[in-house]
Amino acid sequence: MKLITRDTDYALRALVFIARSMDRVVAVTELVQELGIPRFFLRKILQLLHKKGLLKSFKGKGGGFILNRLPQELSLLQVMGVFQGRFSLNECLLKKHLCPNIRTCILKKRIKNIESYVARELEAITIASLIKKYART
Amino acid sequence: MKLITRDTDYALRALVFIARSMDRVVAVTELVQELGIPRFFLRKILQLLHKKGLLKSFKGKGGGFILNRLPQELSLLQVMGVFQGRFSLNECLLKKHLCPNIRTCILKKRIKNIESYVARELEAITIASLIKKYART
DNA sequence: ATCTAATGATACTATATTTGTATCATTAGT
DNA sequence: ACTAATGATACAAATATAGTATCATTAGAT
Repeated sequence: MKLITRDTDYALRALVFIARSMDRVVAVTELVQELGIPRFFLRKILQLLHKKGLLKSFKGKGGGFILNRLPQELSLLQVMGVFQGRFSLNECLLKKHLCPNIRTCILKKRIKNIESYVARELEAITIASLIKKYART
Repeated sequence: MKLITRDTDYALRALVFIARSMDRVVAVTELVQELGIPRFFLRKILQLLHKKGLLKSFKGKGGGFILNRLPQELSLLQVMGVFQGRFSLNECLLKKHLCPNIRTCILKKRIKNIESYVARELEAITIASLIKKYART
């Protein structure tokens, strides 16, 4: 099973590319050429990132996208949130059948712990950290 | 997004119930009544658990299932493995486009770290630990 | 003003995965 | 032989993922 869907993946690539083009407006056409992502699909993805406030857009000729967040404040967790919803292991496994009367469900607690660890780690993976590490050739 | 699918969930409940019925053969009919899981679906799940060696089965009248592992050696991770395949965040995000020439991909490394943490935690959630904590009323 | 190249909004389609059903064969106790 | 169980396998429905298409709107360039 995979935890990261394709749209999240594409979005991340696009965001990194846009972040590198600091202060320059980047059009979909350029991204398609650079990243090889299906055009219409990428458009939909970018439009959603715009709607969610991660990108700023400019219409008309010469238009395109720039980041609407500082690269160090844009994390993989946020991107996943846009396309995959809030990350959680499961509502409550075994509800009713295993822990019907127990308020403090230990299993739930353990799962919550795992979740928050993962969330913290995914939050630490920022666009900024990716730009730095993989400088363009 | 959810990390645990319904079949894993059902399987876990069934395994806990079977584990509680120590050394007694448990038939699908009983599990269906106790857990309220769709009969045919549960059968398919149990058959798979049997094929994968987590359950031992007995055919014919009076037949059913018992555990084929010690409860303390049967983990949520194993059950997830049966129904959802190996847990992994993603193959390699950004491959080719971000880290084309770099052997030691830092992003990959960070993701691997998250994965192995989660795997360890899920491994620690054993059937035995669930039986203990939620003693039957 | 008009042309052109961009995004916004929205609807549609295709594919894959998840979830669930159904049937027939086999087995073993009575 | 009858009955009650699993084994194997195929099918179907529902949902999620992935991708496509179209028309409206906007803004720069001429």
